[in-house]
Amino acid sequence: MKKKSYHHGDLAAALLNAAEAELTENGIERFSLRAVAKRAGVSHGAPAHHFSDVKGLLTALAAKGYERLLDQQSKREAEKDGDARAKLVASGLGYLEFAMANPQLFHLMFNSSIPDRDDERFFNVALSVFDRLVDNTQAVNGKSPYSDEASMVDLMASWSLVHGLAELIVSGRAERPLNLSQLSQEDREAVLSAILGRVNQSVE
Amino acid sequence: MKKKSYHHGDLAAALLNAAEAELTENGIERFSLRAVAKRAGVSHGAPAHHFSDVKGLLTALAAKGYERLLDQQSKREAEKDGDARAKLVASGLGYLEFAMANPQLFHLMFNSSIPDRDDERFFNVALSVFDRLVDNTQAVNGKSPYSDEASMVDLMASWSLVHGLAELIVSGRAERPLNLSQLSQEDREAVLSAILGRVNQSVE
DNA sequence: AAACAATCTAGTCAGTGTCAAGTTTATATG
DNA sequence: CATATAAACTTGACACTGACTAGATTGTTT
Repeated sequence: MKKKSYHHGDLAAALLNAAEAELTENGIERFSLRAVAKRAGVSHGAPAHHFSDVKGLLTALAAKGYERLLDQQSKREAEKDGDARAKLVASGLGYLEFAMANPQLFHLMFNSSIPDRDDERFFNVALSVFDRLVDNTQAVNGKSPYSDEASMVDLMASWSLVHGLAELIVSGRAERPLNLSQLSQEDREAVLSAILGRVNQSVE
Repeated sequence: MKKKSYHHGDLAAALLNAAEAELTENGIERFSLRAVAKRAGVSHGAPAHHFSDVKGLLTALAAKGYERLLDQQSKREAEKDGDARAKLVASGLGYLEFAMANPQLFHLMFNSSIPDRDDERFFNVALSVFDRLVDNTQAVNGKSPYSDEASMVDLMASWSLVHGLAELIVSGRAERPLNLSQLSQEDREAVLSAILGRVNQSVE
């Protein structure tokens, strides 16, 4: 890390860190590129040399978020390898865990029309999250969602439920019905797993 | 409707209409209070006399959106009275229908932290949507979500699935897997109903 | 050592929401 | 009916925003 030279050394990364800090502190609504530059100790025009505009910066940040989301899901899945359905639920728990730990980032990634979906890196990493769901769905019901319509319906139901629940939690709307903030982590996970388990139940 | 007097007559309503038009045309990201005032044919300072600030205006608009959402759901439910579960699915279809018909408004209502949730009118009308779900859930499984934990789990699963699916559709992420835009309305509703039906299935 | 490209600063511009002061109109009061 | 008061609206100012430009500084290549 350089001391105080004219050139920063790794300003792009520093800006991303500053951007995430600003995002978590102020939320997307009051996000300011100039504040990010100031936090990184650099003039307000500097970011333009690393990110085309504020949309570019936030797209890169969102892509980083997707990577961490993937990690979180992988970690959860790894604990439960064996039963395919348990793995699917674990993957969903990882999704929820990420959302609860990074509400503002989650909001940026999904709830805003800010990130540029055509950005290559963003597109690919978002696709990876989807592919993981494709694999897990196929492992559960034995048919590829791409070739089997009913399997795709299952996939969309899983996806919708997990994502919707994350939205309701992050936005605070799930708090009154579920009281999540007052539960122990164990109880909280039990409740969330129960909800996730209500979709695509196998009828035996 | 007055012609061109200094006083507008019903500027509050005119501003809400202008705001919705601006919202649908430009999206929440490029929403501008001054543009709304200009569209309503009034100076940029005028809105302050009817809405405390831009947040106040958008909160009122979001509340109006909730009312229309309720209407849409009522209409759908009315077609299927009888079977409780069919009614629940119909209610969900109304939810999706509203989202698809008013994507930007839907986004304002749910995906932004703009509306003031403590605003009385907003709070009440949002509660009405929730209460409807409470009633429908109770009708399906016979137990009140407020007193029965498993019933609340069912409710949250229904809510999450419907809302999540709406999010995925509105944001465009459901398009690639489902091809909704290329289907006839009949086929589209069949697919959506199938997905909605994958939650809280009765195991007989 | 010199040329060149990349990086960063500093100034400017149009646009934003909000506030304060002043103007016009409607309404209530005598 | 006249007049005081309140409400509705305009106008101008302010601090802030993101983007653009020109110029200063530094790293790299030849």
